[in-house]
Amino acid sequence: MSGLLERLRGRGWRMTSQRRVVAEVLDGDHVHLTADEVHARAVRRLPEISRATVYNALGELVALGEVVEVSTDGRARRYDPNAHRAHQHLVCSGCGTIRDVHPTGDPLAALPAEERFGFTVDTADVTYRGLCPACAPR
Amino acid sequence: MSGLLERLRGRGWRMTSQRRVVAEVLDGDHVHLTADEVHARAVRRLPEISRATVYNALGELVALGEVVEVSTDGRARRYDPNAHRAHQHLVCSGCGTIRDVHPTGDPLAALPAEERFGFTVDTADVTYRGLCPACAPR
DNA sequence: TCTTGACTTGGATTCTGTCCATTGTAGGAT
DNA sequence: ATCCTACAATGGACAGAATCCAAGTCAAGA
Repeated sequence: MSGLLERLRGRGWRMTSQRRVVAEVLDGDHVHLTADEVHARAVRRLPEISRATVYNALGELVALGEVVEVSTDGRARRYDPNAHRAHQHLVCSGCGTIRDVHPTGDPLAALPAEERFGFTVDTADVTYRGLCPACAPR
Repeated sequence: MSGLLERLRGRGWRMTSQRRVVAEVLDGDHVHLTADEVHARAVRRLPEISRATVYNALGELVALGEVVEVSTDGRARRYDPNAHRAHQHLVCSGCGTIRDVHPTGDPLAALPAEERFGFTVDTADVTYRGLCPACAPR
């Protein structure tokens, strides 16, 4: 339990039943749901919640820095609530499963100044791809 | 000139005027076009070419490994023909400009065995993000 | 030249995400 | 406890990206 709701309350995020449900659905480790998946789960608890509200809430959580957007496949964006601990993602090319992983070292350090072209680089998102044990060929 | 067309011919890719135009549009360095941009440029040379054909051709080029899909922003996928030379991408958070960059070392090496969870990991895609000189604050 | 399997077409469809005017409500003020 | 009001939720319309499909066309080998 990572206390997402408590943090949000502490930051003065106006709480509504809809927002609470979205935050509850997202809370946890190795969670990488699409907006539609979040909506589907939220509907179980609050049948009338609309898709627009879910999109709004997710957008704000991202703006607050409590959730990060992940786009590993060019399809639907996924939402990762584990924003307070730096990590990268390992994706199975077969089934699409996503795992949080922790590489050694700082990926930013691998980009030398002469490869920065005057940019002020501040993040490096790494997606490792391969086959999970279940999808590996015999 | 990277010889994309020659390679495709050599691999027995059935050539049509549509496929030739798509390959010609994509060929080059620092090319990161969306499917719609490819279509727009293809139309200049071959006015009747359809969107579906462009999508088909791009999908096959990706399957052949001659082009890689890049999804840096959760919006439209982009197509990068520079697949034969390992590189990563530096994206401006302001204007969306993309540059090919070459980090030092092998990003795969940073993921220790105990962080692979039995996956057979074969690629690491790195997206560096920051602001380009034109978008940097005063 | 003929034949055939592969390719192209464009319109329909699905999926993802945004917008907006209206209605509802959380939470501070009284 | 009640009232206010700024902020939030709603849902239907809309837009963008990508896929699907049945019918027509064509590249390339025989």
